[in-house]
Amino acid sequence: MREKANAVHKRQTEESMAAFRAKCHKMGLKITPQRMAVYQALLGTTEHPSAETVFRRVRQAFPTISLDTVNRTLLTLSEMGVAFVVEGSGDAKRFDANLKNHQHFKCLKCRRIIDFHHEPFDRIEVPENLARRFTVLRKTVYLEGFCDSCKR
Amino acid sequence: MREKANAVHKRQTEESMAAFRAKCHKMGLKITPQRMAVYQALLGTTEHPSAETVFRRVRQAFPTISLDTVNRTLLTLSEMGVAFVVEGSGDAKRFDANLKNHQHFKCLKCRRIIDFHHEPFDRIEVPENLARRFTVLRKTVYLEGFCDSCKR
DNA sequence: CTCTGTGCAAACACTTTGCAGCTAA
DNA sequence: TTAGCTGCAAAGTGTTTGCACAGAG
Repeated sequence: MREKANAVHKRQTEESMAAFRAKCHKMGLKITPQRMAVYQALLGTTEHPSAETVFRRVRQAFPTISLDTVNRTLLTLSEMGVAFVVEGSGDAKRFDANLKNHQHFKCLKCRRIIDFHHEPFDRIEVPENLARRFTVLRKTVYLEGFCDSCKR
Repeated sequence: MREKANAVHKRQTEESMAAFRAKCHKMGLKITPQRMAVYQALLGTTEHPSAETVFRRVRQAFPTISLDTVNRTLLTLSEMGVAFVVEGSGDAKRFDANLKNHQHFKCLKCRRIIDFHHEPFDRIEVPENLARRFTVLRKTVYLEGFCDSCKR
């Protein structure tokens, strides 16, 4: 049973890695062992690791890799659209006191934040079990991808 | 017409400021001119200014204010729940390659990111006019507020 | 062989912290 | 009067950049 689950997971990983290799080719990026190792490490976790955390993990299998390479590779992955920055942005904090509803689209390439407003998104409902546990002050829909000038 | 719009805006601002003052009292925070100026500056813009931008703006009316105070005040505002950090977090970037759907709740006080999964949120639809202009690779619902241990 | 990718080190940007003096309550 | 706030300076954290060498195509 446990063996079977592992086998499934292993097969899925191999498929993802193959797809990743293909995508690298298509985008003219080289298949380096570092790049593969970083991507595989990121696939193998369900947390949201920081570059530092990924670095520590990758280094176990690949002791000579540097933190810079991990940083750069993670950035590349997010520009490829195979990984996402789910928290933090490296850029300065941006504040907003206007509770008027609007949503954000972020371009993964040029990093611009584009505001938009889609009325139905204002009406999303916080699930009851969360509303019970937490005080929700802000709820928004967040989109990412490539903007018109970057998608080419 | 223009005058009227200004008058409306002015009244709204005054109401917001009064509400803000009341909230400060309730939370035991002092009503300092700097705090008022920062909040007012943030109310008066629909962009998502950085601390630096707010600083430049406030300084026009309040030349002796320091950037640190602006930074600290903006942090206070977000802990009060009257302003939000809409981009950037100050903390390190966190990455995710798992496109499996899940959503994030962020506590404004302890800054923890709490994962949750609410099936209907997986099915939100990108509005057509956006889908035409942009390539959307990730769409998610993002909630903020106070977690159970911080809301008290 | 060529050109991208890597590793190292230095530079940078932004944020946080410590502390003395100030000020709202 | 006094607890909290502000301003200044320094330290810290995470990210980016420049460059020479290595390695994939």
